[in-house]
Amino acid sequence: MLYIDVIVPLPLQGVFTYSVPDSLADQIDIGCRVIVQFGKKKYYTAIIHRIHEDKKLETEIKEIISVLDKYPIVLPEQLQFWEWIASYYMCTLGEVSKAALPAALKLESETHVFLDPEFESQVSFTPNEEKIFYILSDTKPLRISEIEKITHISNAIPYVKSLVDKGAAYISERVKNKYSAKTETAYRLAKDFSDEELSQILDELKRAKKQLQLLYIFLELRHEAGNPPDFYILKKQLMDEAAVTAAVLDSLEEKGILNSFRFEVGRFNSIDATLKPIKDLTPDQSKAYNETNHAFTDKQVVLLHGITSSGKTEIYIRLIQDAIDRGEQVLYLLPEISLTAQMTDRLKSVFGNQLMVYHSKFNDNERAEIWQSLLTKDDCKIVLGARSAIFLPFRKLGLIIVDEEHESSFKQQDPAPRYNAKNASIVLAANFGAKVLLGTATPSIETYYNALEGRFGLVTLSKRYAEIELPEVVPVNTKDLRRRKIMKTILSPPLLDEMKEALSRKEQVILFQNRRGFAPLLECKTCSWTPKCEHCDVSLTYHKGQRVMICHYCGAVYSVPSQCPECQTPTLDVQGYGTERIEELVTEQLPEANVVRMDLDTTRSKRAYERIIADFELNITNVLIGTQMVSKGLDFDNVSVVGILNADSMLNYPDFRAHERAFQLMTQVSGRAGRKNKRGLVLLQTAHPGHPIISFIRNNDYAGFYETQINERQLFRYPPFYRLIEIVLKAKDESLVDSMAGEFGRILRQTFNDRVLGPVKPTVARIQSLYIRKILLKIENQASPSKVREMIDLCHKYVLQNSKYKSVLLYYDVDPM
DNA sequence: CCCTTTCGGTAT
DNA sequence: TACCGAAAGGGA
Repeated sequence: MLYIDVIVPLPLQGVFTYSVPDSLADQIDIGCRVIVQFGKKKYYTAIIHRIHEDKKLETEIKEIISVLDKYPIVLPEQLQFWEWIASYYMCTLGEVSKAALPAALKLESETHVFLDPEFESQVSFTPNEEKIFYILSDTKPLRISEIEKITHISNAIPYVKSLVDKGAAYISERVKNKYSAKTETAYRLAKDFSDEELSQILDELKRAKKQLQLLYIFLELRHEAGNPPDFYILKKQLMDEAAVTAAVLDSLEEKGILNSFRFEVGRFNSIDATLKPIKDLTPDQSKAYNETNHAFTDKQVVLLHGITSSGKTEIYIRLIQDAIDRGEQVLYLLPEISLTAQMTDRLKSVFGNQLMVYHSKFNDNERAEIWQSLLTKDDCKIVLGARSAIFLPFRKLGLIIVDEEHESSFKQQDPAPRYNAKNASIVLAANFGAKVLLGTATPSIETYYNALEGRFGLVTLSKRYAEIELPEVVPVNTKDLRRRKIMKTILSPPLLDEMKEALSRKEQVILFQNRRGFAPLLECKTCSWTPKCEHCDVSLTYHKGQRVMICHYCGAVYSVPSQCPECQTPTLDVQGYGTERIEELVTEQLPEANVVRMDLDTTRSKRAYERIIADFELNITNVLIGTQMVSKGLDFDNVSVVGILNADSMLNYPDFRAHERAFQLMTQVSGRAGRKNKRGLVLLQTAHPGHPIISFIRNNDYAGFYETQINERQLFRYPPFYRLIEIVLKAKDESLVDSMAGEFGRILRQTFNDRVLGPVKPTVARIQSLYIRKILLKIENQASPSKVREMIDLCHKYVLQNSKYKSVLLYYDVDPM
């Protein structure tokens, strides 16, 4: 008997063994999907992980239901990569599988409920059972969720179950295929008419003008195409050309003149644009390109440290072309979906259809199609994508480019696997013997350290493209201005003046404020009461446009009270500034400005973001207000003034990376300023103009910044000298998390001594009604990760001996950001 | 008795 | 994660 171990896409430890019936034995292969029943009724698709013949389990083993794939859809290199992710990031293979596979490839069964036609009423029903019984049909299946919707019963499962027990209904599980190929309708002649036949048909249509016209156009198009015998034309196109309704087409089809048929089309059959030749490199770029290639001869990873607007992309394009010429595939990773649009245009113009784009905003079918075409076709050479693209089934990966490598969004926060796509891509590349290029203007401390230590190659580009000067960064002392009562809002007079000037010169302005919404706080002027989220320990952000208060942690929406619920006085007032309020303020103060806001709230849809960028590029809008979104890799050539509205909020953040983030963010935002022959101006509003980080930014002094940071990291035992593992515990019962965290901390300390920090109550101590505690482990770099994990696991098991802790949610965040 | 909610265990 | 069974509490 043949057995297989499969990975079920659920957050469960380990693999599960199924038996393979003889009839399916020749179809199975590692990496293929199989349908299995898992649990009492549900069916899932699982991935075959191992094939063997030894049944060593005592428990009953189920048979697999069917094999979905002729060929593996997950390749050996990937399975190896999945295992690394699961073990390094301390999660299960199921969780990795869930994150890796596009949803359309993960099929699940659904429960369908039918009325049993044989049923004869003898037993009595409870009211809820009766309600459900009456809406059931013996032919049309109903899903549980539909039943709940129709009957307004919040949980229908128990009643459906008791109906089944009483013989009134039966259920069946159906696996639904989520992937459907896209089809289009086209028309062709119903048969191969002779010329005489055709003229006779045209004659008969004399009284049906529209139909006649349509047929003429069809024949004309056929003629233009050289009268091929199997000529057809898309319905869309035909209707466009002839300007007729579908009814006209229908009647022609009814008369047996035209024939419609459907055929499958790819979703990405884009028309071949004329490709632009690869640009010549400037001498500096050329030098950097050569250095990169040289560094790759003995280093797997190279850091390309190029200041903003130095033209890193041109170097990437060269390296991509080289890889393609060698017959290899390239993965180009970007930190955020929003950035892919601009980069897609850029790369498409050079590489055309050799490029594919992949990220989570694509719909399921599109993602599945990209997956399949990577498996079966050879025409896709470059994948541009966000972090999840590292899971695609590459076969001949030769180069991974991680652009804006310093970005923390390469790290997935929730749910598991909490992987860092930057670090993981180095491991992935190693599996393929491929190279990794990390590019950024502001390298992360860890990466730069690795480069200085010689583990990574280092290439520096310190000249801006086309001689554009770096902007002048001028701090605005808000403390002083406020004391002298010159500054009343968040927009300081100097900033307003510069904005006015810029607008009068028809130049553009970017304002940066890292807070969305209207105001981060509402407060009662009488009693200082502040609205809080019911489920989280945070105050609510006021969104004026929607007239609501929103919890930015759980997304709960609250209406705004007209008076203070504590003291009943109508003295609620706003405190602080979000992007929405700044937008209002600028519109008030500078009526000539054409303001646009870019934050999470205005870029919900895939299109919205692109429209905002396009309008700004075309000078339709001239003041762009945004959160950190505006800092990322956007290139505009008419921005002369950048305003950083509150530098202090970034510097005061209680995190060992706060200064690093502040430096990166502000340097990146500043990089948006500057035009061809004019130096840009950055006004940096702060109460501490003498802060060292601010002078590093002003002087564009990366080295100095790095020096202070690396010393602090060493002194306080942080990465890159130590590896961090954060243990997060969550529970509804605060005293329970508290005692478990305390216990776990104690046990860990017995093994890890002073490498254990905490447990601590995080700044936001409760999210979505769950109380949170965190324990931090600082492990020496030299320590073996697998040994450490083993030891943590032992401690975990020990603590779990106390069964009251079973309801506490626990997860690990390895290399947290 | 009926309904609803919660909790803990388990899946090959 | 999804499901199940048990338990417990509210309402009539």
